Amino acid sequence: MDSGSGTNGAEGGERKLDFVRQIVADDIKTDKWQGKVHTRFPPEPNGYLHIGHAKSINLNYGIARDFGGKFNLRFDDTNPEKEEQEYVDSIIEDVRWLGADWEDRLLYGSDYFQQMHDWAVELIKKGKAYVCELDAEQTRAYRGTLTQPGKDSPYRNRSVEENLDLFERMRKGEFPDGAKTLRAKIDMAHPNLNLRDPIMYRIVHEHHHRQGDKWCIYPMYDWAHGFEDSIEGITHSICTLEFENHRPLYDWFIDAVNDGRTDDGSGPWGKKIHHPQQIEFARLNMTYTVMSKRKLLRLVKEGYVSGWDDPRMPTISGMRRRGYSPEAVRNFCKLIGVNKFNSTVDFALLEHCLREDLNKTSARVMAVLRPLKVVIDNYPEGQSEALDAINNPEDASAGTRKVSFSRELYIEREDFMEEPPKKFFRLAPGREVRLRYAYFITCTDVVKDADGNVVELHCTYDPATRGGDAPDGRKVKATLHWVSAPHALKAQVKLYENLFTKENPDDAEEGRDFTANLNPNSLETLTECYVEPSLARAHALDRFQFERLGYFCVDPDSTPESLVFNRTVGLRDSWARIQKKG
RNA sequence: UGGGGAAUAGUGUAACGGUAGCACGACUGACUCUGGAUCAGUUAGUUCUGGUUCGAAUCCAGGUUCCCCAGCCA
Repeated sequence: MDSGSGTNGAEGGERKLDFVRQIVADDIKTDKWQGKVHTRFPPEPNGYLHIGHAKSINLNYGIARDFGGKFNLRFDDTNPEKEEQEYVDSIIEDVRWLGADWEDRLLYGSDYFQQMHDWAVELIKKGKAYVCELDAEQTRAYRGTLTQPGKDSPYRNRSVEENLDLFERMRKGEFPDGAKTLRAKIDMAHPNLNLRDPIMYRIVHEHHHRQGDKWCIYPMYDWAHGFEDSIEGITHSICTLEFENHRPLYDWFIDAVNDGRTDDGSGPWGKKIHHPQQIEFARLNMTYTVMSKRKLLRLVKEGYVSGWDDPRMPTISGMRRRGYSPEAVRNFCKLIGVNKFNSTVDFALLEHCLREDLNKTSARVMAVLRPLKVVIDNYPEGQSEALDAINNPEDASAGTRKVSFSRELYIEREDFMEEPPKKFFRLAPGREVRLRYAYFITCTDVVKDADGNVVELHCTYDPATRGGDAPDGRKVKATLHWVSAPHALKAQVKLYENLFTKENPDDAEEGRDFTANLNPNSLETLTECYVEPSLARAHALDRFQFERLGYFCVDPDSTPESLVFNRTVGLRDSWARIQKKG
């Protein structure tokens, strides 16, 4: 992972640090953590990772790398009702694909359950926590509102002994789900609702994907998260904006544990625990897509897409299947920057990063998506020849290959017009164009079916233009891609458009939600495509540029007998813009 | 109406009291065996009102707008 440093904007050598890196740099300068930097990416395994997570991974891993620190991958698996091993597996694969290196630190918050439990007991003993028997609805009522203070739970002033006994019985499974909670005794009138005696533990009799049936009480995120970071020695706990309101609570919890503890470990409670610093940044939003796990889960569960890795999804697995490269994603993360206010990044910027990388790295190949048959009347029947083609004009080391030419070819249907408008430079009756790396051809005849549709073209070729250049120096205005009919391989090609028709999918009329803005044309499957035979040897996820069309990759479901390609992104198409303008 | 955050071209960001810059997009043009790529250029901005200062995007005061918080989710 060599891109993705925290610089962006102006060139010129001097680094411009994003605000998080600025804090880290300042902390190093002031020796706040003895020069140490330790970050982490803490996903909950309740869904697949998306491009917004890539921003966070890139930030956290990038900081650790840039400042010579460490980076942990830690699953925040405190809710067995939503978490599954499938998600754990996909997250590991995606983080690795993005290039972040956690070395041997693949960690799980649930592995700290015993320690968290012991700290909870400690808080009870210090009179800072109590077992509450209010049900969910009562708890809400007692909490008050944004403008009105809450009121104390009637269970707030139990004795330490009774709290200890009840909490232990909660742990042993004596009570049903929801019957009791352990709460922090803070302030029911606090203006920050998170501090109105927040729940630390709830009873959930559920099998945990990792801990099995060892526990039936599970820590709340607020209680668990700060301690996970503390235990791992995280110096900079980087998270998104919505947790800003929670920071005072994490601080309170750590301070509560540290109350009575000492730097040297003397005294009844022992040594103070590490108090990480939380820094919040704005999550990523992008045009024409949704980015919440809840909404993505709906798209999957309700069948709007084929799965989490549907190439139209903004998930890492979807983008990978679509043909995105990790380099492109990383460079995108670098360009968008980091800040503290909500913004929506133009999808075009991601596509720009994609094309920029793919242009440099993709082998060129010829494929015809919507074939139109061409017969070269003056080319000998039964003859064929192999012509030299450049694999990647951006990379001389990619070399050349041979492409077969013969009497019968396919060209792209839209490269021919019987009555061409002024700015149309491609093939038309009587007009001469170049077939890439082959010959100049001139259209002499148009064959139509009974309905008047063009079904075949007859052309002549100029043998002197072999390879694509005319010895007499004459020019043509267009170069077309083509495949030799007898040599070509048939393939299926899937074309993707934005999943939503609106920049902001949530902008739906009254009573409807984002699914109302799903793009009915987001997937088009072409089954009559022809590709050059070299593609028979391509492997899943191999990336190519189909000349003049765009970047494509081999779908994982593709087989040598039944080739399937996904269009990653089209080439910039100035002809399409001319057409649009009329 | 409580508390916590935040506002710079169409979009995303930089400028840390001293010429408001970069990228994407859009638009011109050049070049081209991909109407690709590349190159050159144009476009367009400090939320508002005051104040401090020789000088304010930056400091101060007040206003406006936007985001987050009332899960036994994270």
